[in-house]
Amino acid sequence: MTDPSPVSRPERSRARAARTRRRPVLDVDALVGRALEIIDAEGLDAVSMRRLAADFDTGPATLYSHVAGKDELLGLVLARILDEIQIPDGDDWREVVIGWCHAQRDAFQRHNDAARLCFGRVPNGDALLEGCERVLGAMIGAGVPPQVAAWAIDALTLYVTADVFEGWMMAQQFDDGSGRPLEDLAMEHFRGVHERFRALPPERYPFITTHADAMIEGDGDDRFAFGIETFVAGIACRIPEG
Amino acid sequence: MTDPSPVSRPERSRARAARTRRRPVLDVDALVGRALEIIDAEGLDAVSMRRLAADFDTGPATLYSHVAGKDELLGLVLARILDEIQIPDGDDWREVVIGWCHAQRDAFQRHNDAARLCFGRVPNGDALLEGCERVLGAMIGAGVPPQVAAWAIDALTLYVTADVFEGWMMAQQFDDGSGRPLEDLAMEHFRGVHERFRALPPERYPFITTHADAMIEGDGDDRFAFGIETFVAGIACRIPEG
DNA sequence: GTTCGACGTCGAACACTGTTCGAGAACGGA
DNA sequence: TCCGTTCTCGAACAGTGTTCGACGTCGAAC
Repeated sequence: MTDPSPVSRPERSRARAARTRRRPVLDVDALVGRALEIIDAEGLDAVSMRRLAADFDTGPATLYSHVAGKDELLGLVLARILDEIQIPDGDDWREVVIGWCHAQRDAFQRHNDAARLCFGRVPNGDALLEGCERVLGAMIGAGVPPQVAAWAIDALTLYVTADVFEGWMMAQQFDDGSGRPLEDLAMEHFRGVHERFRALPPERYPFITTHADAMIEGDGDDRFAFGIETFVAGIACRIPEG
Repeated sequence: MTDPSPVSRPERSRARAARTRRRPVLDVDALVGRALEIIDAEGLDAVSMRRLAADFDTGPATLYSHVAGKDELLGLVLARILDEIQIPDGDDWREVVIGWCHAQRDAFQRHNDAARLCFGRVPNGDALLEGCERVLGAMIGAGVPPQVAAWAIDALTLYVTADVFEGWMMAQQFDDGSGRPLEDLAMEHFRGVHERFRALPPERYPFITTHADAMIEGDGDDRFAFGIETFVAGIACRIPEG
């Protein structure tokens, strides 16, 4: 669900104040930028009002003149990220839809666990609206019923968010502090899962034990692509004949 | 991804100790049960070690003799919830898969935002393993390639988790303290979104403005059912011919 | 009964979190 | 200059998870 509602704020009086003040007024955009840097370096939970204030050589109370609270600040961070999502192109509607999902995933994966910010927020911003319009148009132009297209956007966006967040959280679990590559850690972890699957009683779990290989096969990218493409194939089934 | 690894714990020495102690040893199961009650009443973030300890007339440090930390405790809470998931039945593989997704959603929806606990954790427990086996068998028996079936379980489980968590988070946003029914609050919210969609410049956003109705149509149950059924239709497309 | 080691309890403390309140400074317009 | 608005900021509030070390309880061995 995409909300085009703009964030309104008394910008004029602030801009005028900043021009003449002995020390520049704290800049929300700079705050948001710094918050995003911290997320990129250390993850979402490393962002605290105290830390941000310290980085701007002020106290946490100052921030509350500029944002209603941490939640609002993080909403602005999310808006920043959403603006990074590339508008999909392509001639085939499937290519457009799949491309958009990958673009969303790419944008979020650049920012550790910031995807978590999407939950419970109605995302907004021009880039997202434009992407939404592009994808909606491609589907409807290809004969997908509008209701299907609209709900598909919802479902796909939710899946992308969940995939990125889950991928990040799992990577946190794998980290044993050894500094080894993530891929190695993941393989080790899933090898363990595989062994436990194979060790289950086959008379009770015949399919799991037989197909343990398939259960752990593929990495996060494989699984994401599979999920999106399978869903898109499902959308295609809802295009009426003729 | 399902992990059959059991949680091991020195139960015998503790059971013996509890039988003869002047005051019963703190019981982890009771802790977990109380944590779940708090989640059911007030949501996941209302659970704190201090609050749990107070409820058992002890101090928070006591809890650390029994669990390694809050994270482990919440993992046990999640295992409790997972055990509520009904095993799907039905003759048609689609019915089985869809039924399982609904069973998972039902289980999680009974517990506010506990679905959040799934992120970054490999879920385990007998009920989940049995459900997984049932669904895997139904799909493979119907000709779905094992790799597709395995990855589908992953994707569907992730989608269920995300849907429940998102539904809860959005409900939190709607709550304006008025005590009105959630459905009314949601309708009001989405009416606002609809108005904003309709107010967008039609030359720039022709599809969104034209289909604003479809964009906000349907409630969370409709959208969930749509998402699952569309994905299952996509799985069906991957069954080889003949 | 006594001793000893294991287990459990618990107060105090540490290091942090988001936020509010009220005093005061800075500012700009009249 | 005065006054109202905006911004800053220290102190405080009310929490959070966790650790440390002292001490109590317990059961087995002697």
